[in-house]
Amino acid sequence: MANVIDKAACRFKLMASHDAMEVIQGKWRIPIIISVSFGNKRFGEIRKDIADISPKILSQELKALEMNQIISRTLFDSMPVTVEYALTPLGKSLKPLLDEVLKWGLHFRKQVVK
Amino acid sequence: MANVIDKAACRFKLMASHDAMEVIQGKWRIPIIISVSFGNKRFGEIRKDIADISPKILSQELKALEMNQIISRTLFDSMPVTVEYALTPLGKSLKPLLDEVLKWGLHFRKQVVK
DNA sequence: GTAACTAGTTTCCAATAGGTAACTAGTATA
DNA sequence: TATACTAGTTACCTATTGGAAACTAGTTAC
Repeated sequence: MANVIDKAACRFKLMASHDAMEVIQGKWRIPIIISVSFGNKRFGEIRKDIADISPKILSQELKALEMNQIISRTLFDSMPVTVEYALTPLGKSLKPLLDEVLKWGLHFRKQVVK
Repeated sequence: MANVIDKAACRFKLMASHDAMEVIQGKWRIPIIISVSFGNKRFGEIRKDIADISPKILSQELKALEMNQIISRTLFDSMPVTVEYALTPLGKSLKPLLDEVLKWGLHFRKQVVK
């Protein structure tokens, strides 16, 4: 590292990227956000979108995303009870990031071949 | 999910984002990439940048990044032997993604207050 | 009464990630 | 001979993540 300015810039970037990754990291967070971004979603609909996710994990990850204010949970007193998950404004603000993740994922696949 | 087109688009996004996250996920990948992005780096220099990383983990993560063609490893026959890690073109292509991660991390910190 | 639909929860287990401490190997210096 | 520098490795342990299977609760239709 060349100098003190670089050192400070480096630590600053380390901190900001850590904050972001804490929210989107894990096997299921991004898949859930993508699924919900296609419109308001019910629990069972998200399960169908993301094959292989168990109800326990889905429930747990939805709670985490709700705590981080990425998605909202709305309960409807219909019969039977239904619940709708939707992106909050903060959740919607993830779009540019997710677009880059997507774009780079395709680039990587082209380059490294799988 | 409204229709067949959405379903296909959703699955496509799920796949691409999964590929990208496989590469950058984990506690240390992004910190290492950021550190190396500040110029070619020796093993000990990266250790100093990222306080708390153990040599075992750094070695292991550098290997993984090298396998994914994100960084290159160059050995110099100096005395004592030195090694330089640098971003490959594929590694450098991560810049827009990392910039968005950073940007969103700052936005999140402002919104959610920590 | 029984099955089915909604949205989960509970228990118990396996796999992966991460971490600590000590050690290795080659060379140079005091 | 002892110490230090380079760049790691090794063994062992803990913590977090992820997962399968069964179960819960409220309501409706057959």
